[in-house]
Amino acid sequence: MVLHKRLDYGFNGYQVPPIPRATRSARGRGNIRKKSDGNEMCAFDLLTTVAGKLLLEGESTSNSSGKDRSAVVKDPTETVKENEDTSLKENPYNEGCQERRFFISQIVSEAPVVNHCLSKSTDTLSGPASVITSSDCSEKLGSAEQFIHGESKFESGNCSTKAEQEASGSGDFSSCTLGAESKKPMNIDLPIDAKLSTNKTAAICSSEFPDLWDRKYSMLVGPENTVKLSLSMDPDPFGSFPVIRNDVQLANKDDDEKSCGCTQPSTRNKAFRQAPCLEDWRMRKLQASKYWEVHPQSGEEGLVNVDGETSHVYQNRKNGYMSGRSQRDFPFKKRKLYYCNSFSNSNGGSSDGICSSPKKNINRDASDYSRASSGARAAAGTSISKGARASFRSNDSHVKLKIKSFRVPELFVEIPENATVGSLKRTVMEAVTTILGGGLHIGVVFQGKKVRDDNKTLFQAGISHEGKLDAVGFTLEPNSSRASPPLGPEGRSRALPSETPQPLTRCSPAPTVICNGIQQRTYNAFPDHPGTNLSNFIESDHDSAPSPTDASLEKNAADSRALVPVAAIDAEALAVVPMRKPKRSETAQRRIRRPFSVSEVEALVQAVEKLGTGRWRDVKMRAFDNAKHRTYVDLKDKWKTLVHTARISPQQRRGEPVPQELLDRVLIAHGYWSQQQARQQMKHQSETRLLL
DNA sequence: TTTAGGG
DNA sequence: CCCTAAA
Repeated sequence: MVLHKRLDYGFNGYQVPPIPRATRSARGRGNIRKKSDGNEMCAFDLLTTVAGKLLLEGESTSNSSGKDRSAVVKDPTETVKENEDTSLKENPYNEGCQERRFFISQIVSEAPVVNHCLSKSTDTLSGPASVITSSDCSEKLGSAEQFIHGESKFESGNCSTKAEQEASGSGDFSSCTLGAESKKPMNIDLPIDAKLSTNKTAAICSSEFPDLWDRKYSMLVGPENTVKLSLSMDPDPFGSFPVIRNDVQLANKDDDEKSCGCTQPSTRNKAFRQAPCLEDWRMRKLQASKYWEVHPQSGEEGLVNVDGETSHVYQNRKNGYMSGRSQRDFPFKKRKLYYCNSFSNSNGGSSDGICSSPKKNINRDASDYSRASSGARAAAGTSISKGARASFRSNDSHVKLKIKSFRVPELFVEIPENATVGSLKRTVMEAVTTILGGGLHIGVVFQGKKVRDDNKTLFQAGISHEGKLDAVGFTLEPNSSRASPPLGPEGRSRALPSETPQPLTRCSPAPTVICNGIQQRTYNAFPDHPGTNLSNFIESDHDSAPSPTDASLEKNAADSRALVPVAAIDAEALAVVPMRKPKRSETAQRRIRRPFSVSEVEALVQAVEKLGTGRWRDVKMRAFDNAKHRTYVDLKDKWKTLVHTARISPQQRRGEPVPQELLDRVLIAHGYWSQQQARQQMKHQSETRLLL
């Protein structure tokens, strides 16, 4: 049996601006794309999911300094007190909207999808799951999301604590419950006096959410004694107010095709194969498809404890779940994004997040600026050492941005009929948690094009406050299993609530996931780096630090299918479904893009001048021996692009400008070594001839 | 593994 | 940056 549900998170009252479909660059990695398959749908959903988390959570941890996080959007015109005590009340954005609400709606899958632009974009496999659009909205500020930080992250029992946990990526989603039965919009009221400052802000606690999981699911038992259900979120077809509805669909063989094509009970494998039937329009809309399989024996637990760690984690989750449930706190909060200028530097980073305080006279580094504006919180831990960079004088203009909605992927769960309701709940929890826990990548899309250069200022990118802001969008994509950037320890350290489970652990217990599509591969969402979480992906273009932001998006999009978290061990133990070996799971996780800095170029040029082209390994060792992330292939590629750059007109160049002087040297060196190479060949040839 | 190139 | 054929 299959339960079909779709839930969608959205903010009421927001407009749905035409969102340029953020796409991966037209010339995306062909290979990746080739590999992609129906699974991508899942990816999208996941993306959305994550996005939701981002929004809701507001922030993640991240930063090394463990400072507070804050957020992201900034308002050009508004002037908000930077004062840490600034309360929402005082915030201009809050005017007329002191009560912020967050809605969740669940609708029938057949219901027309309205009010969400994602569906379209998601139709494409590679599309971004969700988009945050900005607008120079002077209105609806109230609906704007506010990213506020929990004031006391460590206070137990305090909702902020939860928020924090969530933010850190290790929080338990479980704490949140969706009101399945309630037909009325749920809303979360933000304390008017919540502090929005760069420092810990009190924030948004939600409540009033009926427990979704409590809802009675009518399940049909398939031949295999397993129950499959799918959950997904969809926008409210009727309007801005998300109505929570519950729709259960029986997945009969007949209906299967229609509903989602993945429910044929005959065999699990079969179910797998069915997945590909993404052709279905509904499927396309839903786009998501995650199949979670639970071990039949899970019984009470529903999950198998693989090991102590897992068990432990599980416990945590369980607790979280329970507590969350009882408290009825909903983790998702609607927040306003403010750009907090405070994250300007590594040590100070009191904020990182997605917030931007509308303050004027901000004269931060361009990169910082763009970073912040991109919605990515500047990781406090990231040292933003760009003093050297040409300073960009940001004017007083700020750009207002707002996030519309997110989408949660449809989940398919297969669980034995003899499993307990509790296990079912947990299973769902796991699934959701796992997906949300991966963190996400943020990309900036302007006029339909992805803005890749993180160093570019908004102004330079054409995103001005007076411009068509509606052309600006964000892509929030689930963080794939990619390892967190090789940052120093500081880069990963984060202040997490003590009770907060580490990201790593939290995914371990993930139930076996069955993804739609045979080709779908499953893997552990958080393979290597425990540190993986939102914060890690947000950015930093420090030389030695990766600057994932935009580039990472693409990658994620491409690898979104990788989002399905699976505990390999569990899979094995459960022996439920012939899962694909997670082996090549990370499937070539695309590396994050790390633009070469001028100094790096300088080093490269110098090395090549000395060693010549064709000896990249030597060049690497000579000039980039300690730059682990630069491979000789990278250097070779860079040289290639440098030569190209040097040949084109300065107007056609993009990215951080390379001093003409260096480019000149590039051409000279290139010419010289090319000539040498030619001579060498000539020599060889003549020698060969002589021998013959 | 490195190079060299195309994608 | 990725992927690969060649070396």
